[in-house]
Amino acid sequence: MTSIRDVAREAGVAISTVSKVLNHYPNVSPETRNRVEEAVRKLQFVPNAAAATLSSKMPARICLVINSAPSSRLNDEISMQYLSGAINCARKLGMDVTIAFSYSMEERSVEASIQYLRTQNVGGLVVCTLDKTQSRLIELIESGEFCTVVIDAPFLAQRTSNISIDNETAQYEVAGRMLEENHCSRVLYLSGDDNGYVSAARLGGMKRLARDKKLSLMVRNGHFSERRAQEITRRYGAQYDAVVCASDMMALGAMRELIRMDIFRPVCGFDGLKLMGYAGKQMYTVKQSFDAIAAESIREVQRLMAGESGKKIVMPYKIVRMTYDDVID
Amino acid sequence: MTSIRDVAREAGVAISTVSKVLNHYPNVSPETRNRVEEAVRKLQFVPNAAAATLSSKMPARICLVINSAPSSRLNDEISMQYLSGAINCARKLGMDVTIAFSYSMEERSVEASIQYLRTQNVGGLVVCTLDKTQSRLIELIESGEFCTVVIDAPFLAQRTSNISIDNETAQYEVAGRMLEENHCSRVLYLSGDDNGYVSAARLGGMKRLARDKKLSLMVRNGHFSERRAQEITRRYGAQYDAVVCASDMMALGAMRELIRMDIFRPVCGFDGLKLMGYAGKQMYTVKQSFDAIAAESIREVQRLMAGESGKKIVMPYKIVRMTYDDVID
DNA sequence: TTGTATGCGTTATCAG
DNA sequence: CTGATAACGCATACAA
Repeated sequence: MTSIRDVAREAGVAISTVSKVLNHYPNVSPETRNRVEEAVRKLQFVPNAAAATLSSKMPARICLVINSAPSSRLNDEISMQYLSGAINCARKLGMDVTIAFSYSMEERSVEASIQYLRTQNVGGLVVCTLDKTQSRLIELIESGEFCTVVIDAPFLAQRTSNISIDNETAQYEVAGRMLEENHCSRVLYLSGDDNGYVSAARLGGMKRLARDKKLSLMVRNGHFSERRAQEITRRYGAQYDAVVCASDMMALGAMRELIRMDIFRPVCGFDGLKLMGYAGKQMYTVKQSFDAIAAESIREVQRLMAGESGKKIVMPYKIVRMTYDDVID
Repeated sequence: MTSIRDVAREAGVAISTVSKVLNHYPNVSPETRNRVEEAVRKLQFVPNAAAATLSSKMPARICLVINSAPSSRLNDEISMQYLSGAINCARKLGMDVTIAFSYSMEERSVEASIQYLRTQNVGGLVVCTLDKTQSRLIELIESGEFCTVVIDAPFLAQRTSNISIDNETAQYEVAGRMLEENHCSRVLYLSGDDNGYVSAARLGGMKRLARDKKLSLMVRNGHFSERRAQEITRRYGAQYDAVVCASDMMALGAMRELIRMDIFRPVCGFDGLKLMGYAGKQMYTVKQSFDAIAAESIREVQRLMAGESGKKIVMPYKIVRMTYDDVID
C-alpha cells in the first residue's frame, strides 16, 4: 500500500509537508503544493482514514440512530430520507457515519451501547426517531456521553441540540387550509400517541385553530395507528364535517374507512409520505424535508463536537396536496 | 482515554498479553486471562477500532451500496430491510459497514469511487440494487478491485459472488398457484424492464408455465412502472383472465386499473412489499426475505475477503397472499 | 516555509 | 505461555 511516506519521497519533501498539503494548511508554498499534488496523482495515493483518526485523536464518526421496526415498514420512506440526507452531508464534511437501529439499542444496556460507540470512535449521535418508550436511548442521550442532536424531541443541554419543524403551527395551517376550502366547522381530530414527542404540539395547534375559528372539535387518540384511525372514523366520522389527522398513516386509515362508509369527508394528514397517494382521494398534508433535516443535524452535531453549546433548530415545511398521480411512476 | 497499556499495567502483564486475551488467542493461561479481563472491567477499557485496523492492516469494512432515488421511494421498504439485515449481521461478525448510494456512485468516476473506498478502508462491497444502466457501478464491480457480492445480478468472478432467489421458479410458482385457483388460462404478463437483471428470469418462468399449462400468454413490458402497468391493463386487461406482474408496483397499478374499469381479474405481484396491502384486493406475491439475503451477503463478502473464491448463492422465498388486514397496524 | 521527531492504540513477530 | 519491540499511516509540536 502506498503511503504518505512514498508521496514525500516522490515529491522530494518531508512527510509533514505532504500532510499539510493534504489537509489544506495555509503555510505551504504554491510550488511545493503542486509538486506534492502531482506526486499524489502519480502514485494514486489514498490517505488512510484509520491512521488519520488515530493520529489526530479526533473522533470523526457520527452514529445515526434510526428506526425500522417491522411494524413501521411503511414509514421506511422517512428513514431512508434521513439516511441519505445525513450520509450525503457527512461525506461532504469529511465525516464518517455509522448506523444503529433504535430497537437494537433498547436490547442492550446503556453501558454496552456507550462502550460500543466508543470503540467505533463515535463522537456524536443523531437520533432520528424517538418516543418516550425508548428509555435506554433516552438515558443514553441524557448521559451527555456524546454530543447529540435529537430530531423531533425536546432534548436540550450543553452538548445536546434538538431539531424539528414547528409542529404546532404546521398542524394549525394544514388543518386551517383544508377546513376553510371545504367550509367545515365540526372537526374530528385523530391525535398521536402520548409516547410521541410531537403529539402534544400538533394537538396544541389544532386546539388553537379550533379557538380561533370557533370550531367544534372532538379529539380522539389514534395512536398513530392506521387501524385505530379506521375504527374511530367508523364510529364518529359521520357526525363531523372533516377529519384532521396527526399522521399520514392515520389519514390513510380514516380516508379508507370513509370511502367504505360511502360518505365524503375531507381528510388531512401529516408528514408527506408518498404512500398518501394511495389514499384514493387527494389529501392535504404537511411535507417535511427529512433529508434537509438530517443534513442540518449532521452540521449541528459537528458544531457540538467542536465545543459549541446545544440549541433548538426549527426547520421549514410545506403544506401540500397529494394525489395518486403526483406519486406514481 | 484508557488504553490497552493501562490495562496491562493494572493486570501486571505485558501489552501483548492483553491483546491476546482481547482477541481470544488460544495460548493464554486461564489465570492471566482472568486477571486481564478483570482489569478490563475495572478500567472500563474500550479497544480502539481505528488503531486495530491500522495495526492489523485488515480492511474490516464493507460498503453497502443501496438505492434510494426519489422515484423509488415506495421501494425504500426493501432498501431498509437490506440495510438492517446487513448491519445486524455485520455487527455480530465484528465488521464495520459503511453506506453508499448507487446514484451517487454514478455521479463520480470509477477512479474516484475506488479512491474513496480505499480511504475508508473498505475491502468488500455488497451491491443491493443494480440495473444495466448503472455503468460505473458495473465497471467498479468488474474491475475486481474489491471483493463484491451482487444481489440479483449474475456477476461472478474470482472475487465476486452473486446472490438471489430463483426468480424463474418463483415466477412459475406464484403465477401457477394463482392461475390454478382462479381457473385462468389466458394471461397478460407485465414483464420488467430489460435493464433489470431479474426480468429475463421471471419472464422465463412465466413462459415455462405457459408451455406446461398450455396457457395463452401475452407479454408486455411494464418497465417496473406502476403507471405503465395501468396503461397496459387499461388496454388489454379485459381480454385476459388474469394479470401476472413481475413486480409488486406493477401489480398495484394493474389492480387499480381493473378496479377502475370495474372488472375483476386476479393479479399477482413479486417481492412482498407491505404496500401490496393497499391494492384493494388480496393478491399473491413472492415474498423475499431481504434482510436474510443481506445478512448472507455480508457473510459471503467476508468469505471472499478471506481469499475464498466467488460463487452463486440461491436463497429461499415464499408464495404468500397479502391483504390489507395483514399489513396495517 | 519546510523538516524532524514523537506519539496515537493496536497487532504481530519473535525471542525467552 | 509471556514479554519486548517493531511496525501500521498519519498529525503535530517544535526546531530549523
